[in-house]
Amino acid sequence: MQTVGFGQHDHSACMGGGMKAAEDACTAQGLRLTKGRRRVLEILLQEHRAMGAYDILGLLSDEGFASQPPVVYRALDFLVANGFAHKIQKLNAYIACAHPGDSHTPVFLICRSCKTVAETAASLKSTLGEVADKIGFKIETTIVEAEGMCPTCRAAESPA
Amino acid sequence: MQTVGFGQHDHSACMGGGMKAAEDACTAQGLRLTKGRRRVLEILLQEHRAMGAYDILGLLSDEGFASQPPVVYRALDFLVANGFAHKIQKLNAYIACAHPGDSHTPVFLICRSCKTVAETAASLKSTLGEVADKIGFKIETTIVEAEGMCPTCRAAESPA
DNA sequence: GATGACTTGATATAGTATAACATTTCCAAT
DNA sequence: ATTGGAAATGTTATACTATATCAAGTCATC
Ligand SMILES: [Zn+2]
Ligand SMILES: [Zn+2]
Ligand SMILES: [Zn+2]
Ligand SMILES: [Zn+2]
Repeated sequence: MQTVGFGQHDHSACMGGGMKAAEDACTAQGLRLTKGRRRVLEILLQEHRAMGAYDILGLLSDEGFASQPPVVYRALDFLVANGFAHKIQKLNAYIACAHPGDSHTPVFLICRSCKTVAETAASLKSTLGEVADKIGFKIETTIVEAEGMCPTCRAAESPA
Repeated sequence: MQTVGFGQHDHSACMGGGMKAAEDACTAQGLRLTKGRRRVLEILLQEHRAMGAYDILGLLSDEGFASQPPVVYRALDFLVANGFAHKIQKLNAYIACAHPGDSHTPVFLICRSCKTVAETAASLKSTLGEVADKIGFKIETTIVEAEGMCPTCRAAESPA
């Protein structure tokens, strides 16, 4: 019910689940969910939308945190690196993960009009069109960018 | 042979084909491939790699074009809008289309080490992993972002 | 309580992209 | 050939996004 992001969902469950998943993962992996990192994740879960780094920074600053960009970028880097949040490249914006705990390749549906972003699970990429149809989202353009290591660089890295 | 972007290919064919496809498309659709637009496309085809807007602007400027950002961004907007080039969101960079003339959803393989970008045709998204395997590219992360219109905005737009 | 790894504070700067408005060019209709 | 409008370009300024760098503090462990 809350997987899709458009339409109704139990938002408090959303938030609680996101925080708990992050806490558990940090405990399990010895990561430190410090005050600033925690607060940024809370904000992203609460707002439940893609937010620019400077939007978040504004909120932090209002709450007494320091107001320099590194404050928010460091927290975002941590959250993204550990899968608690994702960066929406097309919007230069960040959003809390909607499937915390799962290891997954996120797939986003982005409304070009209202900028609402829905994260869908991507177990089967071939079903992207079907998922969109089902919820009434009309896809106009899709970007797919896979990052990794090319043959040349792999060879250079492992000189066998 | 030249579809993949890693490894050898007939680069002059690459360039000629890209320019011809753009010229034909412009003629057919009444678009104007003006001097600046043409030159930017030539540069992208020639270099055959993802280039930042300011990299391109530097070259243009050396050739006597004006050196203000709008010069290059306007040309890039035109080329991207008409499918002659693509933006690689992950790199904030631009690359000439490797499949000009075809209507297609581009799929990019980006080396995180050398930043080389290969564009593969994406008729079947489910084969992305297979394509990568075949050419020896090791995918580490994938981003998929579909842009379009959400149900709410569609309803607001067509008030039936 | 010293060591070292990690985190935060703080200043500065780099990198990417667009707004706004004046001017010119192009093309077509008169 | 004029003229009128659309499209493209010139130009200045500014907005937005992100990182480099180094100093200082925190935390766990020895
Ligand atoms: Zn996710
Ligand atoms: Zn919308
Ligand atoms: Zn293409
Ligand atoms: Zn490489």
